[in-house]
Amino acid sequence: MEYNHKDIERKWRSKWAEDKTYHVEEDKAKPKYYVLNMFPYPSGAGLHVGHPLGYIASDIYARYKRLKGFNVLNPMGYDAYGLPAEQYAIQTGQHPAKTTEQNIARYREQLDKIGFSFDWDREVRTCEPGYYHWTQWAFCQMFNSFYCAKCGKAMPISHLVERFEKKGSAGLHAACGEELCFSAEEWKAMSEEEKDNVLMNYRIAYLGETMVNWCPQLGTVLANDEVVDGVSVRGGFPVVQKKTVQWCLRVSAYAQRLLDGLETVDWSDSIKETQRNWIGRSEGAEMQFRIDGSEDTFTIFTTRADTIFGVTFMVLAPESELVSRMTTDAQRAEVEAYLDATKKRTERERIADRKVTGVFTGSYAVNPFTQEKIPVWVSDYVLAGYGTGAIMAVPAHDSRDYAFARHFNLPIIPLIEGADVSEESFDAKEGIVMNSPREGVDAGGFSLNGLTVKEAIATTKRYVEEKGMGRVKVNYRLRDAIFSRQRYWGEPFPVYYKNGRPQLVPEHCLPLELPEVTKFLPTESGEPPLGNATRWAWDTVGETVTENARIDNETVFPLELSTMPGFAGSSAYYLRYMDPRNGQALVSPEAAEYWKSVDLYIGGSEHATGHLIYSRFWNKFLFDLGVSVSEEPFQKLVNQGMIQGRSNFVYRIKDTNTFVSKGLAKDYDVTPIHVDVNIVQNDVLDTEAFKAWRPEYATAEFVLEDGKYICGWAIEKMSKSMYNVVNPDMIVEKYGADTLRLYEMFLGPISQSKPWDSNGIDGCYRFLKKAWNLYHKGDDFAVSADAPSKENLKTLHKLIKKVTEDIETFSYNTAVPAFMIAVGELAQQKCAARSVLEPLAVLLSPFAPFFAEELWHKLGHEGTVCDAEWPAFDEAYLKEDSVTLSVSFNGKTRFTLDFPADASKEQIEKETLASEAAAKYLDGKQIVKVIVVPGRIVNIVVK
RNA sequence: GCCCGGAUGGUGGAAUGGUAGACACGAGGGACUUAAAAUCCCUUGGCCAUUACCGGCUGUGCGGGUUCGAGUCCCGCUCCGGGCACCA
Repeated sequence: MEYNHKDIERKWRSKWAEDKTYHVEEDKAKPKYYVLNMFPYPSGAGLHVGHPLGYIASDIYARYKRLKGFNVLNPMGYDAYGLPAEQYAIQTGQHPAKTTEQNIARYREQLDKIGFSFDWDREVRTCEPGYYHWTQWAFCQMFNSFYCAKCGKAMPISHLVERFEKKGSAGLHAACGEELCFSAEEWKAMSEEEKDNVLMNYRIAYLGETMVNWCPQLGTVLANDEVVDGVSVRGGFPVVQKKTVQWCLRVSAYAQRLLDGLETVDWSDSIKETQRNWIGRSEGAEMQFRIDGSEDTFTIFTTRADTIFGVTFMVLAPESELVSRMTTDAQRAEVEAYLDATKKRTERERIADRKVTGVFTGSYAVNPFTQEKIPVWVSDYVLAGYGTGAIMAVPAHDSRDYAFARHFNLPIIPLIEGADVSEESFDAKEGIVMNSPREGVDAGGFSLNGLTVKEAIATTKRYVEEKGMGRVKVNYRLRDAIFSRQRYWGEPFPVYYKNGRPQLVPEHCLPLELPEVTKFLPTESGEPPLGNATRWAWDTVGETVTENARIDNETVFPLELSTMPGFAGSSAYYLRYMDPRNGQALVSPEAAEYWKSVDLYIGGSEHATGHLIYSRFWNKFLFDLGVSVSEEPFQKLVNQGMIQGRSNFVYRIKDTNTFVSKGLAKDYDVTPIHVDVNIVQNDVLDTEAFKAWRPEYATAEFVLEDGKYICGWAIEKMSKSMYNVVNPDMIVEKYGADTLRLYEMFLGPISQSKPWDSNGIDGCYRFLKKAWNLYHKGDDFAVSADAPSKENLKTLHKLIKKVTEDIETFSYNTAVPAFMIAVGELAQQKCAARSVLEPLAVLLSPFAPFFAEELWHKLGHEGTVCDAEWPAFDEAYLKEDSVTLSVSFNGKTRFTLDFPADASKEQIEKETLASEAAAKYLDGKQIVKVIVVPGRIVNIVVK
């Protein structure tokens, strides 16, 4: 009986669906294991062969863990909100809800064909009210919380109010926008509005006026990770800086915990490093400088406090409030002209063109160590958003300060012995300090001369703190996340405005549903599309709903019209999978306690600074609330590489309709043209299909080589325009899902990017056929009850060992060849023993589930192959009977000796030295040492 | 500029410091066949030798080093990929 993948897969697909084979419930009797894939954006193009790569890898692990006795949660859902879905809807002129629905249906159909063991009863969609209820709920919790730096966690905002009533802001350590200082009396005297403004400064979800990345074409603000090189990641549109009021999440409060948490998770070094860079911790000091001729001071941040004696000027960011305070009347016109010019430059221009620009404010600062006067400048190379927006410039030891000093002819004082600063600055943190202070300069007895840079930094910091000149400070590059988008297709904020002040929609009114609108297109001016809503579905409290607003006691309270960004819905979905239909809570304490956190998370590394940061932040916040039971959401992370497309070309002779095969193309003047890879097999063009592909090729003629038309090829991004998109459906149709699964894993290491190359797929298909034939004799299923031979057992146990190890280490690309070898060996051994073939089917089941299921059924089992047990291997079958020692020197094998397999190194050495062979062949030489590697060749050193 | 990875046949890729190139593809040759498909067998890093059997040399980006032994470890480069970047 032939291996017929179509019948087998159809049969088991419907059986699994009917029986809900992969449905999972909490089961305290079994250990849990949580496998998760990054859920897909259901885009309009459907799945290509790159998408299932991670799903297959995780499915193999899920099935393996199930066979190992674990209760495995392996859910799937859709990240349906956000820019991509909306852009697609706009492009196709349809409502996003409709296109999303269609795309999901298509994804589901494709996913089902591949034989994943997802529990579809737990499916979530971020755009459904039952789901985004909890996205909105989490936002409300963040609004009602502040970050207490003393206890290192989020606390209810009501604690803060109580505290202000008792002590004011004195002694408060909390994450905030700006340090505020007020007494209990002052607090009590504040109006409601003033109090709201103060609290907003501390809330974890807050309304803040910030510089944002504004993208006019997309009609929305974007988070930092959504902008690269001054253009939007999605669409590549220009992004400008704009100061607006936006909802923000105080992610920066969690910077240190986000950094520390990386030590506890099993992620790749590269992705941890990426996150560390993104968080950008830098340890330094904040120092106060007095303004000359005034008692006024300002603060700078530096990581090189040791270079205080080399400060020859100060620089303020153009956006800094200090600028107007420091500008003298004489310099005012010049400074204002500079600020205007700077404002006009976009982020992109600033990156593209790094000209040294700046202007003197007219003021001088006083060096707190030497009392020297230092000119204060303004320049756009200092950023307002980092540190204090002001720096002390040390041109000798900072390349940017150096360029500035050279351009404006400011003094450069070297502080490190042997450093040559005539051509460039010496930025390295090494060497021996000098000129600190220089001769003749009085620093009140303080000196760093002779110390190493490292010692000098520490010494200066200590001194600065002792003398009250400043304090040790840690800065982070990580900024708060901007959380509003002026778009339609996203979660509505559960917020309305009362007298212009934001209020949360009462919890019992959640979810606040996304209303229908007549126009959902974004606007360049930034008016949110939700402004078009004629009706908000907010009848739950029985209150009247009118245009854009809610009437309460006959007052109109407008609702927040922005929506949440794409990352909102994807930040806690792994928690929702634990308890997806719960209407009372995001997740029940019981479910959260059982499933805890994701044990294995698989997805692309492109989410390193987006989703994977936000999600960790969101989880830490929920952990502080006691909702999530684990500080880190994803224990082990595997990043699958991208699958690139392998494009094929035909070569058309110029100005003709004749196409010449690759090998002959060099003899003609040809134009390479992309050809659909689906009509090319092993680089051989199906010429008839080519004629039918496009009307203009109907009359095409070919110059063949060896009767074939050979196409050229190149590795490119998989995209429609290059005709190199390979759809998994076609592979499943032709070879079956099992072959697709095996082949995708065989292609190469999971984390590596690699081109899709359908050339090798036949090999995997052949392997399945060979494996099938092991179980059949002619048309009959033929598995015998005979005892297996020793050889059979050795093959089996070698395989069990290899496959188990490979699955545990995600080396699926080497597990597949192990199967091929084992099946080849068993075929040669003519093995038909059930006690070998049955475990073989189980071992195969994670990789080729349909195939294994069919065999399992034929072997007479009632349940599914998932109920089987992962076979254990026995080292005893793998042992060699003996070790062969072969001694070679001068390029010749001189003699061999056999030893029992369990012989010790010492024993082998001793017996070798004493052997007759040694005496004979090593005539006149003396054996110095015998090197023994268990089960391996041995080396003998002679003298 | 700083921080991570990586480099092995025609191709994808294997190799706890121990016979480099497993396995697969492709290619070449052969068997079966009227023919094709399918299937099976042999060869396949390079160079040399060859009358057959047996061989020889060389070889994991480049240059050094450690070691009885290095694709693997150490030092110095080259090239490629990724992250961060006027972050003080």
